[in-house]
Amino acid sequence: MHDVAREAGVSAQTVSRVIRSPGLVKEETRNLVRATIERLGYVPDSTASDLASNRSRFVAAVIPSVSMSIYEDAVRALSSELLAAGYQLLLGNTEYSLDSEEATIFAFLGRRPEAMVVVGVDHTDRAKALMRQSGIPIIETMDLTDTPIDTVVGYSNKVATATLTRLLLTRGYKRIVFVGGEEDARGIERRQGYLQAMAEVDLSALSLETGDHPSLMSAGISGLKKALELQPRTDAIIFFNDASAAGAILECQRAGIQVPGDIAICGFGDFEVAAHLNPGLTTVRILSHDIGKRAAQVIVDRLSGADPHPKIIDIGFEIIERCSIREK
Amino acid sequence: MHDVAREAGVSAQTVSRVIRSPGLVKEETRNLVRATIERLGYVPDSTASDLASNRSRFVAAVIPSVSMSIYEDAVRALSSELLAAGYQLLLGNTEYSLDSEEATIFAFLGRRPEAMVVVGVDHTDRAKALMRQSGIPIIETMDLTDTPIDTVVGYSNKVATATLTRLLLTRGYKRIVFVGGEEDARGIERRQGYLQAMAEVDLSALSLETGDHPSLMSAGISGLKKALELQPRTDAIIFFNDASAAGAILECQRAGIQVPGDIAICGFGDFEVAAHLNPGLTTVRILSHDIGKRAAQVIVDRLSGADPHPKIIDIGFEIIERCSIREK
DNA sequence: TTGTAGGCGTTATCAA
DNA sequence: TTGATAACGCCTACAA
Repeated sequence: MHDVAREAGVSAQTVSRVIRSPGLVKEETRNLVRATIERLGYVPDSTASDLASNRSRFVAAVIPSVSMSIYEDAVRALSSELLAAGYQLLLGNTEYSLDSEEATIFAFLGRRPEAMVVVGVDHTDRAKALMRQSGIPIIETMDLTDTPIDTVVGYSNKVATATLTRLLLTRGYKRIVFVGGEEDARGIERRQGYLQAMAEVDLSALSLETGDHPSLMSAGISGLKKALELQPRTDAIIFFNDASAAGAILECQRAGIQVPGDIAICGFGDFEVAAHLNPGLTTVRILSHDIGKRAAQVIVDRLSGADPHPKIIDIGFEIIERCSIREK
Repeated sequence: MHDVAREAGVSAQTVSRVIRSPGLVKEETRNLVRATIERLGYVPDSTASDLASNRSRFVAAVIPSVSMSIYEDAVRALSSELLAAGYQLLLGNTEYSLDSEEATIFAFLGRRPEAMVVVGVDHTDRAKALMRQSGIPIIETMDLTDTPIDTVVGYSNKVATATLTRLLLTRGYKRIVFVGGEEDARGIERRQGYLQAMAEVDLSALSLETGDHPSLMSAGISGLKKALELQPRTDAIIFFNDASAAGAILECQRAGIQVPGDIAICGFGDFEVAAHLNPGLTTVRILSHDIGKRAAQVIVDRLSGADPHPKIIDIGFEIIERCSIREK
């Protein structure tokens, strides 16, 4: 910046003003400075700017996996809304490990973000303490809780899966199996929803685990096989998500198992593939885009002083019925 | 930090040392300081640290879309390798626009990253100038060029698609259509590979565009319909990627079109779904994980002074033949 | 409209 | 092994 100032024959402060609040600088000076900036290829140092102004313009987001379809829309909405408000998104992966989440949260807090978005409501004690102490808005997403660290924007995995299960029950399915992972917090919630709905009607439940990667198509295939082996008369399976459900549907095509004639298949998430499968996949649509957008709004409003948002924001979900279960 | 120093009865410098180079501090003092840090919940301010030490420990990565499967493995490998080396990944989306890429690059350079990873070799002139001027290692990925800004780690989209096309030609296919987008630089390269291979054997080519989102399954469906309409005797289609190819295969199932009996279908990328479709999808496997890992190695070595890497690193590709094309 | 002084929280450097 | 001092590059506050 001093180079630019010297070259342009003005003070460093004037250069700073041309960048931050150009309106305060005489047009002539402003143009001269801008030309000099351009000529020298000067890029302002945000690090120094952050320190001096005590504003990082960072919003941190910590998600299990950047690549999961279900987070994709949320990240996109979050990112574009925040970008428009002048914030940069600091994105971190946790690969579905709470310890890794804690480490990422710690590292990110060191960058002094102005707000932080995390996925889920399940965190290590230290991670929770860190977030609480940070004093910045913390938005938990993709799930609900009565006791958010600060604000939660999401839907109930448990209620959603219970609702889906009840739909199957009203269609006369009785031997319904749930196939999911064992570790993922959202998977556990989904399982509980299933168990609850089965318990309500006094049906015996069968819940299978497919190991560490319940969101792979191959997990759907092995889950399907396992279910048919343990309970040959299984008439419906609810999978952890649409990827594993898609794996199962494609496996049924190969094995000559009719869906929904022989067995009903449901997923979770309403991924792109759900509508294109044969038969189309009955699933739970998560309004990821809305969650990301709403989270961004909460942040922007909070940081600008206003705070018209409740602490618990239920975005809801939709049951999307397609042909992978029988009609009424 | 001063709070910690005061509480522990040492100087700020000692606290700093406990964090940066604990070996230099007497064990007794170190433990005291650590306990105090823990008690106060102190999180070091990386912003100030960056400024003082002139090291950001940031590596910036600018990719078209965090959610594209093809980048997922690369980002994961990059991220984990860099994390292990003590760097943080600053991840940015460009949503496939070069202008947006330029803006992101500018903003990221302001954070003074120590290296930068970008996707592709096609950038605006200003983006190139910015990257060149920055003086940091710049790794272009997912494509190849003879004239990288600094270093390129990738594979040739053109050669890969030409190779795939030639495979179809050796199987006797003659009326081969390419279905892709129009804007994406990698899509353009792929199209050129196709056109070249067709020209080599003097066959007339038909290349279709499906608009802005060639990587959606629905683009595959519309591309398939368009191809059959414009050239009813089409015997093979190469799609922009595995998502659009998957859409086409599923549409063929519905329409009663036999694959590969009536038509052969190929994709690009070897996404998870490729192996599970019926029939399995013939495609080009991109070694994304290797690209991410190699990019990270180049960065780590460069930043540690060594530089044993060439400027052009071809990771190659593999043709994965499955049943969506006829056998020899 | 522009310039000057001081400080943001940390680390490098040198001294003790 | 520890501490004091001066940066790092910018912004806030105030002065001219």
